[in-house]
Amino acid sequence: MIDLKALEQDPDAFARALRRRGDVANLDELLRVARERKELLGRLQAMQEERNKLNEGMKKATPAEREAGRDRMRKLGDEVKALEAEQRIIEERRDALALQFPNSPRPDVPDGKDEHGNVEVRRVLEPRKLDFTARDHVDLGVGLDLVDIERAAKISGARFAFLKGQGARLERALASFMLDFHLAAGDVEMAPPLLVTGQTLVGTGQLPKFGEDLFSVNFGPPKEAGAAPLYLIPTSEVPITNYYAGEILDEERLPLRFCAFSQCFRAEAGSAGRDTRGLIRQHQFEKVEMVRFATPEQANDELERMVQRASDLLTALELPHRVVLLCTGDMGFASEKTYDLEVWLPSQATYREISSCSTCGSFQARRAQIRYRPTSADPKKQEKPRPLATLNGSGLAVGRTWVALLENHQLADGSVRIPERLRPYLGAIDTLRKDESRGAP
RNA sequence: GGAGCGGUGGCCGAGUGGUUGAAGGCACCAGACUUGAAAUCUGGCGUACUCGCAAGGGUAUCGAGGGUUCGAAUCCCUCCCGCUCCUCCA
Repeated sequence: MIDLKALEQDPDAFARALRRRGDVANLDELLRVARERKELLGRLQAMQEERNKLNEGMKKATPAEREAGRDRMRKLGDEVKALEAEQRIIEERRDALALQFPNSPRPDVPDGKDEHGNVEVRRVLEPRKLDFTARDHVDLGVGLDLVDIERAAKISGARFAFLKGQGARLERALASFMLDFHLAAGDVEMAPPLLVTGQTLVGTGQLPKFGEDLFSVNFGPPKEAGAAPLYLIPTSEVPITNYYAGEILDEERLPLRFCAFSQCFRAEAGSAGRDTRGLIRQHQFEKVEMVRFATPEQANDELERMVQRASDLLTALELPHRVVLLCTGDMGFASEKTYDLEVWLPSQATYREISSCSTCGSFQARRAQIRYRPTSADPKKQEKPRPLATLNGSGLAVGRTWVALLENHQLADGSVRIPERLRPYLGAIDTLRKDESRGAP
């Protein structure tokens, strides 16, 4: 949620910042509604005050006086009730409008309308020069009997996959490796719920605007009315960030650093036809996520550290990658600054996103009402709560890491070398080879 | 699915329709006492909105919404959530 107070104080600055991301259509209307509400609230509160004062007198009034005051009170009560109804309506309208606006980009985010405006920050590790033609992960995976996409389509439709044998184990190994990496750095591991309420998704910004990207789930068979559906999480950022929804944390506790492994579910409504081959874009995938709660002053440092963490993971897996600073047009709705990490894919001879690390500033914190109480300089006075900063970053997308590992470490004969650091998680094998002892898939 | 109970401030917990933003306790903060600490005593201590340069004032808030009433934490209705027992289940 955008900061309504800041908007009212300096609407022009707000419009300028938002215009960098494109549309600012309803900003004026939001401002108008906000001011209308204030005016209404003034009248309402004056009326409530009068009512309360009159009522005070009723307590010790004689029966005759009470009888006399009754009419007046009844009328005043009705008027108050009417204004309260107006207030509810106008606040609903204000909130509905306010929830539509994306976060404002920070000044150090480059302008641009799509991914072409992104700025490469650095490259890490040189892609290997192959003396043979690179196979893609589907050819490699099918060749080694690690994956079966056709049969998954039979079971669940497009954009699903079975991982098989060492392929399944590799996925598990990667996730485990990543989590241990984060734990060694001091993160707290979480295993979150995968189904969440609509309110939770409003907190992180997926709703109300982006419901079509989500899967929703009913209690029991589909029905027309009844209990509100739950949603499958598109990332564990959603449940973890909302973990402290509605709470006030003491400043001394910040920053808080969590990591979480989870399945992620995305409807991919807007991406029909994109990345249809292979495991790059699935309805269901695994991801290890980093989530941070920080003071606004700590946020920038935390962001850089997450990027470094993700990069270190890729380096540990010997995967060439680059860090990219996203431009205003390519950032997510809730983000005010985002770095993507892109891993080298030999089959496509290009870098593809494998992690996205963002600071959302106080945008999500205002939606989910997560605040912190600054440590007071004067021990006699306590500071007022402020929204804290939330950050999240992939560390890493496990499915895409699986893809990148196969492709980058493939050998001429179609087998795949396992990087040193991962071997303890795979029974100490150094290579994925075709298992000739088993029959055809 | 069947039966019952309950949702009050950071926590515990009282609350007869009006004097309750809400007793009391714990926790926390400041001060006093003490060489220091503990104990004790005194005071402070929710959140949001709103008016005001400020000091300070006002309004709302006892799970949510609606109703009865001049007046609701207290009475009525609906919903949500939690707990216990039985049933079922990984």
